[in-house]
Amino acid sequence: MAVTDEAITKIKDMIISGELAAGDRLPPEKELSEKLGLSRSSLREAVKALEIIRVLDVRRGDGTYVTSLEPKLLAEALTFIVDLHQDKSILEIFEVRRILEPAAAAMAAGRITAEQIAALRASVAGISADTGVEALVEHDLLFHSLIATAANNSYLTSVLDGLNSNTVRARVWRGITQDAAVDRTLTEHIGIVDALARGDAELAKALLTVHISGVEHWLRQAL
Amino acid sequence: MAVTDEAITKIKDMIISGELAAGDRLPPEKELSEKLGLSRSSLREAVKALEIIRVLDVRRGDGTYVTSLEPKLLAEALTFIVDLHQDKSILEIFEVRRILEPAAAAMAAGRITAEQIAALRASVAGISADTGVEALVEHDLLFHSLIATAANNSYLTSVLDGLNSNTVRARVWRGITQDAAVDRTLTEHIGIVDALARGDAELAKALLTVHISGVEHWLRQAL
DNA sequence: CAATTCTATTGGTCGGATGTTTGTTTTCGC
DNA sequence: GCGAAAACAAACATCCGACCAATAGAATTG
Repeated sequence: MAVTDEAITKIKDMIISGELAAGDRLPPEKELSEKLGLSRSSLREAVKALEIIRVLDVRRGDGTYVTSLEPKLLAEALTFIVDLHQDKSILEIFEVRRILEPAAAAMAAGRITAEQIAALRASVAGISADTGVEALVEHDLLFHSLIATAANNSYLTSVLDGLNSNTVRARVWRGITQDAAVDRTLTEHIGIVDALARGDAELAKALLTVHISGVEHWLRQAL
Repeated sequence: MAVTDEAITKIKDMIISGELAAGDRLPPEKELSEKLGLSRSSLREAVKALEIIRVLDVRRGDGTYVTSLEPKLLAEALTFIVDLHQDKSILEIFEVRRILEPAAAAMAAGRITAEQIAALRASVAGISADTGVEALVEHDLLFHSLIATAANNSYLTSVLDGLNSNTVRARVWRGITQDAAVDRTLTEHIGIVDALARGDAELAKALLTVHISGVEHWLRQAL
């Protein structure tokens, strides 16, 4: 194994073992490189790798810290990877979403707060058929993310958020706009909020299955 | 943004735009560093970071290549991250698995091949109540991975595989062994295979929900 | 055809110049 | 003397370029 990979493993182990906890500060590069027995340059490669997957947070002029390691950060790492898998297997990603989102909605139905319902309604209210694609995508991401959040499982939220990518979303909504199907999609969103507001888990689940399947179907044709 | 981060973004964009396709070879470090306008050292940090998340494949003495970018590689990246989140929210991870695995089993029921059924049976046959924990964990991972694979959606498989970590699994199976519950767990596994063999999607789904919930319940007590 | 040499490429190290942040000390105004 | 602003110092990450080692693959040679 390369020196750098060893360093990555060692740092990772230090975190798993508890020697380094969330928020802790790592020794300075020079010191840590000596401790792990490699050069600063190589250590920096290791640190950089851990930084992009949001494990370490490097603050220039200050020091390097272990991030909160909240599942939320997993989403960012996931998105980074999923972004690269564009066009490859969008449909497979949708299939996974079709499993997770309805389940998330069902979970959310029993737990969602009045504030969250209000946020969902506000999200839908802000747009209409003549809204730009960019804003539509933003709304869509927010809408689905709010539901995932209401399910109250941060890993579920992370995986779902991570599986979403602006790139694909943008393409889908461009298509929806061209097909003049924005109204129908929004109506579906409103229906979902209503079901959640009534705490009807079964209906919310079914509506989301229908909603995502619809988009999936459209996408299948488009490809 | 730091130069290294810029480099990461640029390389990423080169892949997304299609300028670099899967399997393609990148220019030599020296050349690429000049093209992107940074030193070789800094570029190497960027490359290392992309290597960790399995986007690039660096072959010493040969060159750097874009990986196949198969979803499978996503699992490795995911596992790396999930490993770090140990003890934090194992239960949340289980909740996600309880959603995905039954769905995967239901999908698998209609598609699973005779060979895959045979592999599942072989996997179960190799163990018994007096098998060591290590072998049990290995079997368990294989068993669940086979089902996910049979669902024939590589993203689903990846996410599921990625969500599994040997660390947690080992702890669970140590507990199962102590509780002398190995037999019961294996019986459940056999029941699942039977349902899949008969193509009974509903039953397979239910059995997996029961199976995972059981482990989840045990884990909840143990914590 | 096989062994050897050559060449291109990544792996790894070092040290130095630079920029940033944080906290401390000093200075200044009142 | 007190408080606020400014200058300063220390700690630290950033970035670079040069250097040699290890390796893989191609070209050469026997």
